[in-house]
Amino acid sequence: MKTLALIYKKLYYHFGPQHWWPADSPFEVMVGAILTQNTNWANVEKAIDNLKANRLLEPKKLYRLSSKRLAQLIRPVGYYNIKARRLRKFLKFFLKNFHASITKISNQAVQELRQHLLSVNGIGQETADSILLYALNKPIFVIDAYTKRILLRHHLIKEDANYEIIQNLFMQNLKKDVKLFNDFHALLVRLGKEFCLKNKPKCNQCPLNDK
DNA sequence: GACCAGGCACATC
DNA sequence: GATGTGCATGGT
Repeated sequence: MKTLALIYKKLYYHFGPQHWWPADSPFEVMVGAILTQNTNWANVEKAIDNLKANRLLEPKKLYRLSSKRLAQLIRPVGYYNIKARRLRKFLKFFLKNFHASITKISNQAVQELRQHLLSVNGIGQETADSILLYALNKPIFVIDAYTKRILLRHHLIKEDANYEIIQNLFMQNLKKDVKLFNDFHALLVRLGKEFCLKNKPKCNQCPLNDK
């Protein structure tokens, strides 16, 4: 039986460390986590570059923008109107509750903070967990569409497995280690992008195959 | 031109 | 509760 630890090992030896999340600051990770919802990362980079070029990648400055102006700046990500609203909801949450302090938000107990994040409209489980793991270094495993597809193809879950079930599979069978969770999820995304494609999977070349 | 991308909320049954 | 739909750009 293929264990998760073995899968990680194979992926690590094939691809090497992934150095996620690609961002200059925890705040940039948070913004990216919302912008990347159902969107190609290359488009997110364009939007983040727009914000940086205008020196707007700061909580207060971003929050001061109108939804309309913000939407224009993040246009390349797609769903820009709804994401502008979601980003503003999150900024309000971050400013009001934590004064936009990474230290303060990090100090809240993890499960409590997770629930707190999920209460923000526009932040679902994957976005909340991405923020917890990649911005705040909390040992929470992130589940995304690639992860589910890969586990399905390798018969490690059933089609109807929900987010919680898949997340528990990782968290109950691996050491709760931030570095491990970080790199493992990034490796799964890498595998998904290159081999475990939706309609044209390259299963014959998949690094998880034996030999 | 169709399909896909590091989801989420909401309507409707 | 589960199933369907809108949101939208940019690359392959």
